[in-house]
Amino acid sequence: MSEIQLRLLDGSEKKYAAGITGQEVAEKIGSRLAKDALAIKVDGRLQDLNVSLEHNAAIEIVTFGAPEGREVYWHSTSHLMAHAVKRIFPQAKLAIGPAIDEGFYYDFDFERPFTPEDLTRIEAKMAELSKASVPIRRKTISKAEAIALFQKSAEPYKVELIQELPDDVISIYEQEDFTDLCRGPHVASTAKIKSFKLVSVAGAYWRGDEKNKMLQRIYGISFPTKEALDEYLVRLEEIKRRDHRKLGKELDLFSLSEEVGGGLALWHPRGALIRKTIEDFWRDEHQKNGYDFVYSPHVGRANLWETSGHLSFYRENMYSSMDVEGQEYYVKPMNCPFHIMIYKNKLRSYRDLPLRFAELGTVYRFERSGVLHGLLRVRGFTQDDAHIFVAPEDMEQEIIRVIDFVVTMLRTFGFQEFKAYIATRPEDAVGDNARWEQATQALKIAADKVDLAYEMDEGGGAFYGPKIDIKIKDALGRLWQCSTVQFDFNLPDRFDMTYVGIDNQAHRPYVVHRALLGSMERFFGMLIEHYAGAFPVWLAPVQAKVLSITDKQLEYAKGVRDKLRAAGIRAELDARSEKVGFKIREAELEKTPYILVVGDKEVQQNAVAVRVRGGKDLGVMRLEEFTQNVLNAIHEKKCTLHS
RNA sequence: GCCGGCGUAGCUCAGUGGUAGAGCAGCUGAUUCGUAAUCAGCAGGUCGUCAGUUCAAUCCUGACCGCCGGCUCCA
Repeated sequence: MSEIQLRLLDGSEKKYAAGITGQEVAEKIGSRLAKDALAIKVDGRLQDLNVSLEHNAAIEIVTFGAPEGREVYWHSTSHLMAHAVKRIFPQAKLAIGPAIDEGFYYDFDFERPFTPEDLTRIEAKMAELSKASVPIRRKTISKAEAIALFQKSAEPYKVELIQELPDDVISIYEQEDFTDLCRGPHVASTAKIKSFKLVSVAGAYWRGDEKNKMLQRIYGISFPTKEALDEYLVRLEEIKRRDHRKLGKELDLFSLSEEVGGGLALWHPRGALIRKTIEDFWRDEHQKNGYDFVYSPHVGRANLWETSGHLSFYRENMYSSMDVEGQEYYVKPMNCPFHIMIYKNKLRSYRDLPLRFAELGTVYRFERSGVLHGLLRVRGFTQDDAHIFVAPEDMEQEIIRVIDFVVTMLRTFGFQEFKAYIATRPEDAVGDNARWEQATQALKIAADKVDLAYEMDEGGGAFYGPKIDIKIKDALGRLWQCSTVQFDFNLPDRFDMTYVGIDNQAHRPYVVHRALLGSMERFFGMLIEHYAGAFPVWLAPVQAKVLSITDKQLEYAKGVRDKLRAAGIRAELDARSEKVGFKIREAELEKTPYILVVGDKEVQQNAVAVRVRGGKDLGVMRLEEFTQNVLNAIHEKKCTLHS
């Protein structure tokens, strides 16, 4: 019997008899690992745990703790679910069922939509199958055999998928009467799938194409322990609790009205105050960073949008035209043409460049009704837009500068983690390939220079140029797209933009479109969720709330409020004849950073009793001391005095 | 736009084929109180809109509008 040598993850090497399986290796290494093992990596390749090892290799036992482990686990759960569905509804046709970021789904073609009751039945059947410890086995067959197999079992979607596979050897997985086309790997037995929940049903087009038939997609999630599942469900509750639409209502920040129209936000005083604070900060930073402010109108003549190319490439997202004295006008979906017209208003020299025109520009885009979502996806929104006109040779340097600005800006608002995506040429695009290539390259170099990790998004660029989008990770680890920096080799040509170079010849500038926050609406929505409505003191609409204990302290309390206001702190007074406990409760629910209780004791000492949002009592503090501390916290953009 | 669910007071939600209720919020009054809910009273609704069925519709049916979860698309 021959021996093989396996190198483990910790660097140690062990000798085993050839033919040993992954599961057996896991058992030899440790009982606990054997219990948790889901799959095995052999020389970096993920495989089933029951594969027999025949050669020397580096191996790694994969558990749920690793991303690959979760993928295998969820993928196997999706098979378990499909198995259960086929048991209950044999007529349901199988489409696809992959693992996703969190959990899995499986698409079925079924004569009617699945109901919540169906999900309960399916869950029960899954539990039954899991308890029965059904072995899951991999098999390889030829393409022809596979097609015959799935034709026989009347699975047209599977047949379609197999027909498109390039390989002649197809792997399938069997668990009792359920067989699925699958690359794998999978866990060895349904017994591994312990705690699961079917979360929702939704329509989804076959292969994501709206021209295709709509299938029924069942989403679910699973964990090796009940505790982990419960933890996940708690996290879902937390996400619900932080929902900006819920908090926006509770904190009276904004509303959306049926009367006004879908996707058109109304900013209430408190929301507007936060927005103003953000905008003030934004303007100051832009001024420091060499930007010039401009303003432009909300509508423009059709010929402007024809020149810009919007009418040929962006029309489906534009509101229909309006007639003004026989001329066609369009509401602006973007600010660029206006900024370009400002550029073109006079002859520009290389000495003027780079020119950076910034505007909080309100645009309107026709978004299909089904996609609107609170403030995160609306039809009218204000972009924190800027267009940078730059000589080709300064392009790279300018991009680096912009990306640096983005990162600094986002960090100020409490976002620390980002993910960047460089998007390349889409099919429906203008401009020649060479320029696209050059621009994409410049974005990559810039991202590298500021140490921004990025992924490629092939074909995801705008019609006018490649872009780098920065997604922000919020408090719950979810990614949101806000910042975008977009190259444009197209508009300068279309508008015949020029500048006079050092050689006294006309040259063409490049244009960079960029938004740091994205839009005020989306960014605000994200901020609400990130902070769960408890804004850092510099952004909080009410920074300090003064609570009088009885009417006796009323005059003093008014004085405290007025002094705070004079110092530049947004202070309010709650002078109602309610018990202090009640006032505190309300101030806490409003998520006011500082609650100042004033009774006789404080009046005597010219002081305030400071309670920080969340319940922490800082005790009695002289008013001047408190004022100075808060001003420092505001200046440093801290959450509260002690965080 | 497509699939599914939902639409009752400002908010959160009960409810019935015989034209509606609760809690909170609001208003009025009482209470003057030390760190998350003081008490009492009052007021508040074309039951999303429009048709249809019915002696009678908030309830049943249909269309439309809006919202929610997805798909597709995006700042």
